[in-house]
Amino acid sequence: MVTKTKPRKRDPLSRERVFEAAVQLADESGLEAVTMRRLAEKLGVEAMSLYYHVANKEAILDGVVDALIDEIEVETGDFDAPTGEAPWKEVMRARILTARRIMLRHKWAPSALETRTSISAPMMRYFNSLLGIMVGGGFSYDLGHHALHALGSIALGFSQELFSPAPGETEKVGAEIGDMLGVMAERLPYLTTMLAEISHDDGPDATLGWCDDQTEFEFALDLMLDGLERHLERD
Amino acid sequence: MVTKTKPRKRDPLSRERVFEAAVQLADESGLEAVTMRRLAEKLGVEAMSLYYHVANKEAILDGVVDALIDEIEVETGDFDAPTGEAPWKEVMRARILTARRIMLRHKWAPSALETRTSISAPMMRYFNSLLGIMVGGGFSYDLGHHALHALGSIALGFSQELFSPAPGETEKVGAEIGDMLGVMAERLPYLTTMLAEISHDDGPDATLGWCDDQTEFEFALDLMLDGLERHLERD
DNA sequence: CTGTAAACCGTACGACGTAAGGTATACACG
DNA sequence: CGTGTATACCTTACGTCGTACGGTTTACAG
Repeated sequence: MVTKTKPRKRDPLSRERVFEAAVQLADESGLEAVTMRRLAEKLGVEAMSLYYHVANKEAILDGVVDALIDEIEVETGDFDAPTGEAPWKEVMRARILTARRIMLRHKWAPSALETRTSISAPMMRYFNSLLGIMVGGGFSYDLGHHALHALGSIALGFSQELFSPAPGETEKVGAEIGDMLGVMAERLPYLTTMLAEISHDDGPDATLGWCDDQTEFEFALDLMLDGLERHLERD
Repeated sequence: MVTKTKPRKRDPLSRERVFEAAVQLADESGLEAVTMRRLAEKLGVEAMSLYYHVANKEAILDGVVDALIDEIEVETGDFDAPTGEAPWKEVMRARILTARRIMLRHKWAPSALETRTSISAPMMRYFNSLLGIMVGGGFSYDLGHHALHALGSIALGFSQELFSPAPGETEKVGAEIGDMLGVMAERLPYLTTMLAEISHDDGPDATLGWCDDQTEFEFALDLMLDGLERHLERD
């Protein structure tokens, strides 16, 4: 008797497999490709079957961002591990840059996060860990609170770039700007000069959108962290 | 002869009236209520008639954010006006806080901006003006470039709050947290303590989402501006 | 062989954006 | 007056979306 788990015809899917497939689908084809029908197809199932495992599409997106957080925790190690004696700034920096690495492998992550209207338990654990690092470094809870707000999306590893061309359109925008340069020189003198001076060569390695490369992100991150440090020293 | 503009049966609509109506609709019922059909209804017209004045829905959203920028310019005065001799930090601060005032009257603005994939001419003029202020204050173009990136959405007057409950659900979230407090005390020690200490009383005047009140925004803004000032002094 | 619970499917509805083509109004020119 | 010709608006229809509702298949226990 092979009792218990006699192999089912096709082993049933599960919430986790649905989330996993959704992540894959988004990775391959973008977040807008994650529809119930396409997702079902990818899982060899009909759309309505997904509803047996998941309440609705929102729940899938919730699961997807939780998977994202899990991915971060795999990299950073247990969020609940006690803060060591390393200086808070390095630890924060490292943790956030790790988070960013995960965001960079999932270009859809910012958009997915933006659509969530509530903050899940894994998410809370992540922010709790950040706060823990700060408190461990001498922050008051009040300052920590301000810091979490001020960091905003930076805390999760991406500076929300306001206008990011669709994937593949980056070059088009570059060309556009090239075209405009002459036309707009007198209307937009500062921007024009800036573009000319820095020659804006982040180019195709711009990762989370136009010019949002690692350098820019770290500049912003350090601006925040240094600012917080000064607050810490001052009061 | 009353030549020229003899009154048409119903005077025709225009791009501008479409944008205007879209803004109103979003103000009243949220951005997701802005559909071609509902918008047309509001204008006393059929959905497909809108396409005579506008290429597609994207174009409407583009127009809507441009209207937003216009609203800012009305308040700040001409973006192209020469930078006075006032210190750059005050000027930047004032301009950004003005932008924020406009964002606060249109709660949908952040979401609308996030969906734009390219940066319109009015938008460019706005950023050009910010850059002008900085260059006028002694910034190198390189530093100005970094600054624009680092400011991100702050430059437009909102710190993109990652999780903002749907309008009207703010209290629900508050209650949830109240409920959880006991349960999660040991799992999320830092967050719990923080919530207890600051009693989180931004309450219902949280404007652009959970806790994103004026104080938090200005904290973040000043963190950035002070940081930039230090960069300016240092190199 | 039958019952029951778990897993999955078929059909259908109301929304959405918009392509394709039709209609109504206004004014110019003969 | 009749006839063009823009301009402005409408009708119908298609494909896609999320999902309500109810049915069917499967797995295993008795």
